[in-house]
Amino acid sequence: MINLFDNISEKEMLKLKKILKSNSQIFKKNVNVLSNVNRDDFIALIEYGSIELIYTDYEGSKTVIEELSAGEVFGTLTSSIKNEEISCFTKEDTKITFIEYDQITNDDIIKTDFYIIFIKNLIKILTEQLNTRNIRIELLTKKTTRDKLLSYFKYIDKKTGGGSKTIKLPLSYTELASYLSVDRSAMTREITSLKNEGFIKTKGRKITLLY
Amino acid sequence: MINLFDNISEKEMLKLKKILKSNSQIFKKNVNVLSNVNRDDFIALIEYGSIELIYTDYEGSKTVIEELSAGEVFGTLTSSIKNEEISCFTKEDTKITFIEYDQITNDDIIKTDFYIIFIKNLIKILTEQLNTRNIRIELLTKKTTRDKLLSYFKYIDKKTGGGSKTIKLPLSYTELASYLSVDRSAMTREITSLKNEGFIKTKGRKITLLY
DNA sequence: AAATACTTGTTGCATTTGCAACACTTTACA
DNA sequence: TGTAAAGTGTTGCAAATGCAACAAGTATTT
Repeated sequence: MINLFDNISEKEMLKLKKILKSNSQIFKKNVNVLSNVNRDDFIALIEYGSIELIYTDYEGSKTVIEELSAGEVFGTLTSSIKNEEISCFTKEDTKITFIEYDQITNDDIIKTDFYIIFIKNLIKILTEQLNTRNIRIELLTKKTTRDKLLSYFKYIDKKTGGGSKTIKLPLSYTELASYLSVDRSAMTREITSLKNEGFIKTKGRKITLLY
Repeated sequence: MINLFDNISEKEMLKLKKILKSNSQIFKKNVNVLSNVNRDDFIALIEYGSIELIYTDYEGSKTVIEELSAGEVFGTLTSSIKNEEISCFTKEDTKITFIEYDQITNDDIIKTDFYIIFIKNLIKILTEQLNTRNIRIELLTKKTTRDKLLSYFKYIDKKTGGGSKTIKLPLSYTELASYLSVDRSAMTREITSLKNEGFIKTKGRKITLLY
């Protein structure tokens, strides 16, 4: 996973943050980060901690769009935060650096050596997020829970190198059900069937793929 | 919807394309655009015509990820095209301009006046695509076909200005079923129920929202 | 260390959904 | 223009899924 300041030294990074007129804030656990934030276009970088982006629809029902942790980025570029349909809650004590989007092309920064690196990092981050979304869409369009699970396991396997055939789930089963948008109990039922039919073996969150 | 060359004059655009060493190709209908394309990082701009991005999973089953038309952009930045799981077919005669990603930071272009405009356009495009994906994820995570439909209609209403209460579907019902990942006949059944229960009225692809 | 909050597995039952098959209409194109 | 292809509406039936409720296990917090 790429970081906004990859290939930029610590020293340059501090300089860059200053030129960008960035502003850092520390939030306690379970706090709505965007409640008093100016919703002009901005980029938010998680320095430490983690957050959840939550979408609330016209009926008031909520969906977790994404969970992000240290080093990751969110903001008006990656979610339609402006429309106030998206809220952002800390999952633990979290420090966030805010950068106004317009600043990324201010006169001072354009003159720096590392401007192009910074921009390329930003583009790369957006690209990675797009791929993340594409994969989730691909999983969500599967017709059955079984297909969702088998495809998800393959995806994790591939992402973590592939070949080993034993994967470790990066989420709890409860979170996985939510990610795949299936009822948790129905999902557990399906996992039990997959075990009985010899597709997988499980031990806690470790899953051995036999297909 | 933003275009890669928005706020850049025709003349500058031609200059820019030259500096970027871009390469244009015309494809007939129903052709696999990426079959002989170098899959290094690239940006593809649809000059005219339209295409479909199709994902093929490990089992060989296919999902349409996106349909794109004139002015829109795809490429390794917006989909994991490199892994060859994604193919791209023309839906009609289509002209595409390819730009190698590394060229967007070549020495000549950085010196031009419109470089920052170009980069901002590119970032904006990626951002819009992310929002498009977020919305689809939001719809796909709805538990019932009814919720998917009602939310989708609201979304189209909002996207096209809102308020009028009569929307025109931008896709066929068959395509909509695929987009929402539900069985077409089951979806039609649900639409019929929605009509009977007074949530909507329909006339072809025109739908009046009464909720 | 106890209390409280989350996670996981299980099951019966009602509901929703997908599937298959068909008729009819509309659109594309040779 | 006539034929093929694609889109739409409908229905019965089987299968998959969501829901509710509960028990037991793990983590967290104070």
